[in-house]
Amino acid sequence: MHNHGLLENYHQDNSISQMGFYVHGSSSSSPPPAPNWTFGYLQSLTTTITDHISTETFSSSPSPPKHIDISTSSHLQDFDGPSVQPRSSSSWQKGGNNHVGVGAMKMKKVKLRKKVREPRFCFKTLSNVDVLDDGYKWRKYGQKVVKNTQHPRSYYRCTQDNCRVKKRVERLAEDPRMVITTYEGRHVHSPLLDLENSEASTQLNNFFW
DNA sequence: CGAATTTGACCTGCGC
DNA sequence: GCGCAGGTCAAATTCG
Repeated sequence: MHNHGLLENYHQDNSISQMGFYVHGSSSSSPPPAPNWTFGYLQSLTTTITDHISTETFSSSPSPPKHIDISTSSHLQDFDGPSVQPRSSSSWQKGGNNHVGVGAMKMKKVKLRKKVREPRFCFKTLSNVDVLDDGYKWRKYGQKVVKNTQHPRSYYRCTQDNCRVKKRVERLAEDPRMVITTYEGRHVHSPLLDLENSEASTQLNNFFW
């Protein structure tokens, strides 16, 4: 409801220069913003947050915002505020240790290219399962206990070749029934849904990434 | 037995 | 420079 405008805006002009939140309660008669989120657990969506984070690459404006604008949802500041710090591209590519050929391959050389931060999109869902069925196939690659929260954050990567989309899943500290899912990046393929559902898949893909 | 998950180590960036 | 926190890797383990 409230956020249709924002989502459409994001979809249409791709100038991912800010993020916004919007909340639609379960009492809302309006459908969730994503046309095909009627499948899977996303049906249980009760609160949605969009998180459109600029990147130096996406935004060629002279002074891209350094932080997310979370002014419209103060209670979420604690969630994503600290987690949007820029990361180097080197960490993107190889992250932590290399156990293979450790000595010679210890990370070092990859020059810091201009950081490319992928667009992000996050939303909050009332659900008792952590991993929402969004039509894509994910592989978990890490889990981390985040400070001041009792629930670990899980890290997933799209299993599709050449697709570097990631997502983080964690539970809201204040309300463990709420799952915060943060997507990062754009899929280079359609959702891995049943092919007969391809129309829906396309819609979802268009909406999302 | 291959795929997926778990988990500890390690890396990077940031604040002090 | 150091320590902390978040993020990622990959060997080990579990699962289907």
